[in-house]
Amino acid sequence: MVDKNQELRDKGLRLTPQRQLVLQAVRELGHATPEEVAEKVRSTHPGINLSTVYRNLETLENVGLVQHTHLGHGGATYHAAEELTHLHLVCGKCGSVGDAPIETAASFVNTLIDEYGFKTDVTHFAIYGTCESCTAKS
Amino acid sequence: MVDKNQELRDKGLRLTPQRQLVLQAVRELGHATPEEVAEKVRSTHPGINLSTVYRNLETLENVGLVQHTHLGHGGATYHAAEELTHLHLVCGKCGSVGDAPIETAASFVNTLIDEYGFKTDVTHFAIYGTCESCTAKS
DNA sequence: TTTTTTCTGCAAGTAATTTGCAATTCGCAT
DNA sequence: ATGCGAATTGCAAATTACTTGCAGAAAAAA
Repeated sequence: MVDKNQELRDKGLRLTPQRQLVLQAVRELGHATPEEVAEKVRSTHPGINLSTVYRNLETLENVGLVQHTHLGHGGATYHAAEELTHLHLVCGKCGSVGDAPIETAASFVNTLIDEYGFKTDVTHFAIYGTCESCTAKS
Repeated sequence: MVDKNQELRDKGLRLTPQRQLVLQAVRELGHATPEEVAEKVRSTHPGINLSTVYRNLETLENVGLVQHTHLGHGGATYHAAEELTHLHLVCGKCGSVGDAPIETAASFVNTLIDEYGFKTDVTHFAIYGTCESCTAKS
């Protein structure tokens, strides 16, 4: 447990229960909106304020422990930095978020660099479309 | 001018000056947030209400004349349907939006269908990263 | 024209996120 | 252990971006 403490301390952050809970929630949830993170945290610690969740997500992002993306509509979704090993396949119908390995996009990403000088940020890579089950339904 | 009139009429829409101005603004701007569209429209017709702009963007999207994507942060950005023949390369640094032909992604898109059953919506395809000039600056 | 129906402007309403500030809590230095 | 100063929290109000209800204005149909 000293490890996990150090992880935050090393970044110059204080170790508050709220902070730890937010980070833990993001890690457990995989993908989550601030609202979902708050809900998760509250399932064990009801008193935690929403703005504390927002502030911690921002702080944790600043030190590189989590990141956010804009998948589909309005809300940002957060994930732990370690989790950024896949692409997000966002379904516009049902809102689900599927995963695919980053390598799937490797040659595409290379083409963009070579031909357009554009360096794709794979950690922000969100692909919009329709998932398999929604396609089947229609 | 009868042509442009028909274009809206054929979709079952009324031909109001506001509507025409919104559509024209989207076409001229290429990529734009509702706010930017409103600003453009107001540069020639100051009295137009922001909610009219929002409503028309929605209406025009319903009939397929414009489309929106979520590039980067909060706001949606709209473009004319005719413009949807390229991918959007969104620079996270400077906010610029570059273009690349859709074919660039063709094999990537096919892989996603074949292996994950995920049908990418290329019209919504926004790729996040850093553009050439911002890369050069840093 | 007159009628019908859609559209617009305005004001109020939401939803999501941010901010100001006082009170609390953490971590370092006694 | 204890105290101090800075970081952090909770709360309420503020902001931002967008939506909605409604009455009157303006298209299109009759």
